[in-house]
Amino acid sequence: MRRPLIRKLEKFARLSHADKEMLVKIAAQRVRRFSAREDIIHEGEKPEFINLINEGWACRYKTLEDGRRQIIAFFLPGDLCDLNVFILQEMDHSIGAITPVVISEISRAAFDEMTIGHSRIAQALWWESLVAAAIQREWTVNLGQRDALERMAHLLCELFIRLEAAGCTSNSSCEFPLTQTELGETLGMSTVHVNRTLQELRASNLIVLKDRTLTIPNLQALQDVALFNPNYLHLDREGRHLDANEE
Amino acid sequence: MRRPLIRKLEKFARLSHADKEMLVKIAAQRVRRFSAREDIIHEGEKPEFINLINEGWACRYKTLEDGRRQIIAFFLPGDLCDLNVFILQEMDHSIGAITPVVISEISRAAFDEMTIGHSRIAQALWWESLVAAAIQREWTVNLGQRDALERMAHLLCELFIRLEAAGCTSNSSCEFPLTQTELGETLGMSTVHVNRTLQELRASNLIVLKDRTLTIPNLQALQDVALFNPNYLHLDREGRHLDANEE
DNA sequence: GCTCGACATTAACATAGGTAAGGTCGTTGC
DNA sequence: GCAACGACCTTACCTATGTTAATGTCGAGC
Repeated sequence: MRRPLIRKLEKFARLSHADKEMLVKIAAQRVRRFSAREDIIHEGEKPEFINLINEGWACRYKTLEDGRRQIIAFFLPGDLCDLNVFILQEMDHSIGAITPVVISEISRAAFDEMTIGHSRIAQALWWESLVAAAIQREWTVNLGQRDALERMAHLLCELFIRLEAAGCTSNSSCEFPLTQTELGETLGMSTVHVNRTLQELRASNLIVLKDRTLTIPNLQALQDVALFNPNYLHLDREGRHLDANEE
Repeated sequence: MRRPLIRKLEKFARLSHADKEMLVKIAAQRVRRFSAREDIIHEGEKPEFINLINEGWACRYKTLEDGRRQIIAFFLPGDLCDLNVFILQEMDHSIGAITPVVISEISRAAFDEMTIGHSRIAQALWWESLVAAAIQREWTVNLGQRDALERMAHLLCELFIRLEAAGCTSNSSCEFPLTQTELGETLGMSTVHVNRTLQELRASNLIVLKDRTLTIPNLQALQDVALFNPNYLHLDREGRHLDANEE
């Protein structure tokens, strides 16, 4: 088993054996499967659970009255949807599967059980939700300031680094299930321009993207094109520099 | 005194007298003043406090290496910066004053004092932070899908409704301190185009904007232009429809 | 092996919005 | 009283990106 959540949280907090057992237990409860392109929860419904993505890619999206669709966030293995969502009366957006997806639903009670008496987990979960907020902010910068090429490069850098943190990459490659239409809905550009932009990145040898597999031969080079600064992902563990026994 | 925080939180939760006293007390502690355009906290610094805006407008922003600046969020009276920020090692963005600003710094200890034993306050604060996240998501939609006119109209609707919730409007008018440059940095467009867009809204009698005062004669009409759906602001109090004694 | 649908690609043309440059006006400082 | 400045406004021109539509590729099912 891969346990991407544990893998990711350990980037931030040192988890005890008991902490990890608790996380394994939570991930094994209330498991649900969705097929590709199926909605996990839809705008207007009342959220009853925090969703934990165990396998597959999902996304948050919103649709305007006239049909335009914007993808607002991607959920990768190990990602949690929204701590505390229970508080809200209804969803103001939808969450849909990109690939076939396996999730665990976490109830309010399960969340309390998981955090009370496990302060490291609680801290790590708040960290993860602060990072999610930081990612959303960076997307605002991306859409507001970067041009198409920079925007695409930035998204690819971010996804690759997040997948790496969840243990879903090998060397410089990862699975990449997004269609060009979905990339367009994410980056606020037409599919035609998505295509042009990908061609340009390929022509500069910055990416290889074929058969749903993305390879980034030189991540630093791609980051340079994107004006990508990884600080917003906060992947520096608290006190990391103080500890000699790092993996 | 205006107490915009209490005013806003009451849109969501029914606060007891003791709850309100606690909020008044918190807002009176560690008060700091900043002049217009001064930074409140800068990218790279370690966040030690949650900032509560008592008076004035502030913004979150990020600057790219080459100088492009994106405003990521506005903080209006009654807004809180980020619950739980203490967890992060360093700020990945800056917060700056737009107008002269009065804030209260809330330490971790003060935050605990304010929430433990005041579950209504705790709930209301989580609600406020979920709304802030929803606003950030809506900005993503705004930048990704709406054109310049819709985008501007949407921002104006949002700001007006948020100011209303904080008690900072009178009839259909509010103070509006943003320059056209700042609007451009918010909406990802040039000042020239901001100007064109404002002219267009004025010509359609959708707004009056003069001498730092914004008037929206027909909010519904502006919302229609913007494809504005207020659901993301979650201004519907839990159980509101069950209670006869609403103000 | 054929057909179909999903996705990718390409070209020709159209336009929203950017850039550069300059002008007006009101406020502040001296 | 006037220089300096910042906000706002305007015009002319240019380009990044959108639109439309035709064509190509490939895997799934029959």
